[in-house]
Amino acid sequence: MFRETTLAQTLRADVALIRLSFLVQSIYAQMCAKHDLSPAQAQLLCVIKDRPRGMSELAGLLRLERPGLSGLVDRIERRGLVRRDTPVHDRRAVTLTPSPRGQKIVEAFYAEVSDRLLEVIAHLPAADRRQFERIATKIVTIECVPAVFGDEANEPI
Amino acid sequence: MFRETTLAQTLRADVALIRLSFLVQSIYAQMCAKHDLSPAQAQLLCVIKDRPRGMSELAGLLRLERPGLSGLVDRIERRGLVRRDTPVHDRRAVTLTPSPRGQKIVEAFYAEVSDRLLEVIAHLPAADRRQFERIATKIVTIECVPAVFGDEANEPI
DNA sequence: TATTGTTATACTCTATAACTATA
DNA sequence: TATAGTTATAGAGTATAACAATA
Repeated sequence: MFRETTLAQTLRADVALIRLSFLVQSIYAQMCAKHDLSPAQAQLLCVIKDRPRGMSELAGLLRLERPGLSGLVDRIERRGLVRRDTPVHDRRAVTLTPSPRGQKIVEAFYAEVSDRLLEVIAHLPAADRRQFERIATKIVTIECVPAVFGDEANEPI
Repeated sequence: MFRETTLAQTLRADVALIRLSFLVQSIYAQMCAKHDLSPAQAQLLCVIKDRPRGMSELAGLLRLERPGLSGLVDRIERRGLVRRDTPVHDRRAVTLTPSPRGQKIVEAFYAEVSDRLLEVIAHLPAADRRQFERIATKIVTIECVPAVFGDEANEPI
């Protein structure tokens, strides 16, 4: 391989990863602003959009301490986007479910983020897109990244 | 292509991008904590580590409003990690430079983030790593992502 | 007048420590 | 006692609007 010829043109993987992440965060933030959600609120809604979750489980998925999550839920509940429930079999616990309005908002948000991210790779040759999906899936699977975004139906087994 | 056979195993590009970003942010946050930097402070230091920048330029690169940047700089200056200077030719302006201690910290931080990110792809076959670098570089180049991380010497032309 | 940056204000986010209620 | 979650507190981050100084 003639590495010299590409050195100045191809970013090192670490730099590429950071910038890719910066790009995604930037798109995510734009869509949040458009739907009047903070990034934290949007992420919370995305995690509960397909099924309710308990507070501890959510804190783990979102990598938050539980008091921080409590506050986040307070604010988004005050806006009427989620509902706290107490399961009958354990009255210490709380499960979180999107309200009908929250569900509508998160679905619209999710769809637009997806669209915008797919645009990001739309200009690549189809072979590159497939390669990218394959390799990126490998990376996040090996690293056990929690399912903070995605459809239940389209998860790797 | 027999898409059906891989549908359940390969994530869609949008989902993969979000999770990759989540992974990177998570690693970034861990390294920040280790070096006692907030993510915003670390990013600021990374942007000025190779050369001083003006406040407006920084606000643009970091996608912050200027009052937010002023506060960020106040806090990090109070910790003695950066220095504000006024260039003689325009006394309205302010340039930001890491202090010697700030420079040492950001270089250590930068090196560890790089290492950890390179570990993330270290288990992939070499061909996958090269493909990933190539395609990710294309994406961030097409999308004009600002150089928030990287060496001056290793930028695409 | 336009530009650079800061101050004032308000809110969200998030951590640690201490607490309450249930198991 | 251990677990689930909340309250109290404090500080960081960030936005908008109003301001000051310089060009």
